[in-house]
Amino acid sequence: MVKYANAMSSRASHRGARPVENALGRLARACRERGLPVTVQRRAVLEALVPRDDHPSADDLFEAVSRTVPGISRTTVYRVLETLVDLGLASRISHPGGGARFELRRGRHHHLHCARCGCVKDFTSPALEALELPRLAAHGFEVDDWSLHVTGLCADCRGRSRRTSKSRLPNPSRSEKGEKR
Amino acid sequence: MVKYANAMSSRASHRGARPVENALGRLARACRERGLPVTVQRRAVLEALVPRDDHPSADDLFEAVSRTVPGISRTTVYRVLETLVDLGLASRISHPGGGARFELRRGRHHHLHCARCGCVKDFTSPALEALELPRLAAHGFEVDDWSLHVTGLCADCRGRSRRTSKSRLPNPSRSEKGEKR
DNA sequence: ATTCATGCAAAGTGTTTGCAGTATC
DNA sequence: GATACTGCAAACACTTTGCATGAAT
Repeated sequence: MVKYANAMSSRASHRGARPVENALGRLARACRERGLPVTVQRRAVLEALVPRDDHPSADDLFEAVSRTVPGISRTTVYRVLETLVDLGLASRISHPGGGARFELRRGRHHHLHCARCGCVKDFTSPALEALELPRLAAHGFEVDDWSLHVTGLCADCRGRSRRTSKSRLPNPSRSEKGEKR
Repeated sequence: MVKYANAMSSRASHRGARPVENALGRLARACRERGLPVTVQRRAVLEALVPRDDHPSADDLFEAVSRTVPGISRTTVYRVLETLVDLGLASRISHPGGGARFELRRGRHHHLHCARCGCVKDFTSPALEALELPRLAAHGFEVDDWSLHVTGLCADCRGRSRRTSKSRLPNPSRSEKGEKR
């Protein structure tokens, strides 16, 4: 499923090295501007977020970061993530059911949300890029950003059974009783 | 699509009577189809949801419904809401930070999400209605529904101070006080 | 040296689950 | 009368907070 362009060296430490550098550079700059210390934890969380395209939860990131910074606490990951969002380096994305998810802040992109497995995939669209938002000024709203949210079935789930497994409804059986009252 | 002519009586008890009836009718039908009992709680929760356009949380609805069905439990409200979503009568909408929000299922509409106060306003757009989604098939995705999510500042918040009050960042050099909670 | 971040533990939210009793069909 | 729902309490998952210590500038 996840398929990396294999143009770079295949050494794990190289894959995505440039994006990581860029991100860390932006972090350093942002922190300096605000007078915030650049801590190992902040660097590590950001570094863990960069290569991911699966919108990890705070806990996912905690787990990942724990490998680089063994003693890090969950609390810190939460706090760092909030800071990164505040600094504009990351985004907290909506994810109905379960907790918050995060992603590195990139250019405009949209979300495909699978109703079955709950995964979220990104997609971009030059066509949509040109989309002119309706006169939201009429609503008195000051637009900061926007994106498209698409729900449906991801490729994987499309292949699998049609029956949704998470519904708590009983059997939608043919119990079509005749009307009584 | 959902356009109410103001042709009805202005008595409070009448306002929105038709939509409520419609919704209850759909509930009865949906339940009958699935062989589910139409309980007072299900009717009450749906009835409480119909007139609202503020995307109430489960707890908001619990409070509202408690007035009509005094003994109802929070648990039941949660369960009923899930059922309503499963039945296609309501939607659970993403709401980063805080819990899930719900809305009556209507035609396509989009969300204005205020970054300051967290409120969510709906808007519709015939122009967007005609929007052709990019070839998502390329992603193997089967589209069920889609909507636009716009973030920014709502009319109310635009009027107020520019400083965001929820940031946990220290002073961005110049401390601009005057913000409470 | 100052200021802010970190880690820990504990407290908070929001939501789900097991079970006995009960309403609806 | 059978089935599924309701209410209660407890369990759960996720996130935040208070405080003492430790690190970055």
